[in-house]
Amino acid sequence: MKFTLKQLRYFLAVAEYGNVTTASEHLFVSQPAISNAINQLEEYFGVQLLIRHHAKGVSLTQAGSDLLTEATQLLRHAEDVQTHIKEHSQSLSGEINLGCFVTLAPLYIPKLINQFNELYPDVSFVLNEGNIEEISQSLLSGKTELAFVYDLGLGDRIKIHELAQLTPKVLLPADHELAKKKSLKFKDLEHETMVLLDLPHSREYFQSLFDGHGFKPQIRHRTGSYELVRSLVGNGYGYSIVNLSPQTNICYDGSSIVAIPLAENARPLSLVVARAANVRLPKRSEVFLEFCKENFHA
Amino acid sequence: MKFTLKQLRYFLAVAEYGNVTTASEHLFVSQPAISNAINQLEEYFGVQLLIRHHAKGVSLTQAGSDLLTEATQLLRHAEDVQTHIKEHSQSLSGEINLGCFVTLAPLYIPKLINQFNELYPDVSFVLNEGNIEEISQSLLSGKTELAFVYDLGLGDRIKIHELAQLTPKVLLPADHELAKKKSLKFKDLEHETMVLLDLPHSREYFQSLFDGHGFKPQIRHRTGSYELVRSLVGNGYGYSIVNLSPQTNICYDGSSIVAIPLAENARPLSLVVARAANVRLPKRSEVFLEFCKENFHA
DNA sequence: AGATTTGCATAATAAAAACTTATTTAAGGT
DNA sequence: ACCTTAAATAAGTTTTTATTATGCAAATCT
Repeated sequence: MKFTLKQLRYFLAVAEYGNVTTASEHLFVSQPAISNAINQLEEYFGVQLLIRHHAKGVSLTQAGSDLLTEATQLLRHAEDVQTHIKEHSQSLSGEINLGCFVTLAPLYIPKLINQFNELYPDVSFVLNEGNIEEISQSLLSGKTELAFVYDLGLGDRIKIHELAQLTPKVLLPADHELAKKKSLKFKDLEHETMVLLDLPHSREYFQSLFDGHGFKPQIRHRTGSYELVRSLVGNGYGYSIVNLSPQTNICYDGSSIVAIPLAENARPLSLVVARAANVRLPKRSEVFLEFCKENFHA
Repeated sequence: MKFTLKQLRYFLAVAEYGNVTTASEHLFVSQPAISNAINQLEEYFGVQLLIRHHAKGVSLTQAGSDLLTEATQLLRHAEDVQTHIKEHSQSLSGEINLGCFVTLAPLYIPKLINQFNELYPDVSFVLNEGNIEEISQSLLSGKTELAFVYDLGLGDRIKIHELAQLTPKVLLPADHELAKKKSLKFKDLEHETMVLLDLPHSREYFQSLFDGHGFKPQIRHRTGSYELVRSLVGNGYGYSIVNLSPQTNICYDGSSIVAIPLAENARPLSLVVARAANVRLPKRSEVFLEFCKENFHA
C-alpha cells in the first residue's frame, strides 16, 4: 500500500488547525474520515505523526512536523503539475506541429504563420514536410496535429477543412509556341511530350484528369520534385500539368516558364487543412485551424 | 475531483510500453482498470493524452508527453517523501529533543550524550531545561520525547524508567562545626537556619522529609536556583538539604561547602528518564532510552 | 469533587470508487 | 474477406472511503 495525495491533504489540514474536528469541517468531510486517513499514514510510514490530547486537539510529533514539510512541498508540486498541464494545453502558447505537403510548403506557410504570430506571438511552429502518405501517418500517430495537404486519399480517419480549390494548369516553356494562348485544351497537347510530377496520389489524380477526357499523354520524364518539373519544362523537355502556380515564372536554373489554364472543365484539387479524426486538438491548434479557415487566400 | 498518484503510475506504464494491455500485465491489474484511469486523467486535465491505434497500441499526444515528464518527476518526489520519512524515523540519525530538570542538567547530561555519540555520531540533541511542570508539559505536547527528571508528581500519563535513587544530603559551609561529622541527624540541625531549594514538587518533597521525622526547619532563605543555594550555604546563611552532589565543593563565588549524608533513613528521590505514555518513540529515542538504562551511573 | 464539555477513536453501515470478467468495436495483417 | 490485435464499453463485484452513532479520556466549569 502507498500513501495518497488525499491523505496528505487531510494531514496538512490537521496540522494547520491542530484539531481533527476543525480540519474535517474545513474539508467538508466527517471527523472519522480524517482520523482514518491519518491512521493509515501512521501505519504506512511506521511512525506516530500526532499526539492526541483528548480534549485539546492534537499536536505534531517530530516525524509529524517532518511530514508536514515534505507533504507541503509534494502537494505544491502536484498543484504545479496540474496547472502546467492544463495551462499548456489550454493556453495560446507552445508549439504546433504542422505537417505540410512538400509542394505547398514554401508557397503558403511562411505568410500564414507570420500573420498568425502577429495575433499569437507565443505560439511557435514545427514544420514537417512530406508526401501525402507521410503526412497522413504523422497526423494519425500524433506527430503532427494539423497539416496542409491536398484532399487525395486521406481516408476517413482524417478530417479535412477545405481552404481552396486549385484548378490544374498547363506548364510550358516561356518561348513555346502554345505559350501565348489564353487557355489550352488537351487536344492542343496531343503531340507534345510531358513531364509528370510523380508523387503518391498526385500520380493517380493526373491520370484521372487525362482519363476523363480520353487523353493519352506521352510521358517523357517523371520526378517527385516539383522544382525539377519546372526546370525540365523550362528547358524544353515538354509540358507539365500542375495545380500550383508560384508567383515567379523563373525556374531555379534561370529558365522561364508560363502557366496556362486548361480550357476543359477539369476536376480541381482541394487544398485542405487536415487533422486526425480521433485526436482532440489543444487550444492553440484549434485557434490556428480557425485562423486558417478565415484567413487563407490562395 | 483531483488526479491521484496511482493514475499517474498507470499512465507512466502505458507511456513506457506504448500499449495499455502490456502495461496492465506489468502492473498486475486488468486492462480496463488502466483505460479507466487514463480516461479520468484526460477528463481531469481536459486534454487528450493518448492516441489510440486500435490494433497497434497507443502513442502520446503532445500533452501526453508533457505529462510523462511531469508525472515522472512528481512520482519520484513522492518516493523521496516516503523514503525520507521512513528513514528519518527508523534510522539512528536526526535530533532527539531532550528535556532535563534544571539541577540535573549540568551534572549528568554532557557525559551521557558524549558517550552516546561515540556509538551513534549522527544523533544530535536539543536540550530543554525546565522545572518538573514544564518538563511534564513538553513531554505531553511532544516538544520533547524524553526527559531527565525526578519522579515527583509526573502523573500517570508519563511513563518512567528509574536510573538511580538519590538520597538527601545536608549541605554545610566547609568551616562549620558540624562539617567534620560523617553523618547528621535532623536533631543536629535543630538550632541552625536553613536555605530551601524552592521548586515545584521539590518543595513538597523536602517538607515530607521533615514531616516524617517531626522536624521543623527554620527557613531563612528560599530560592529556585540550585547554585544560589550552594553559595548561600557557603557564605554561612545556614544549611540546606539536597539530593545532588556535584564533583566540586567550591561554589561559584569561591566559598567552600560539604555534603554530609543524613543518618536518618530518609526517602530517596528517584532520578528517572520520563516519556509520554501515549507517544511512540522514534528509533533513535528508543535506542537512547535503552542506552541510558544501561549506562547511567549516578 | 462531580458534572459538563471537548475532541479523538471505534463500530456498524452506507456510499463511492476501483477493479474484474465478458463482450464489443475498430484497425491492421494476411 | 477473414483473422488477429488491442482498446472501449457494460455489468457485476470487491475494495475503499466516508457517514452516523457512540464511547471514552482529558480538560474545564461549577
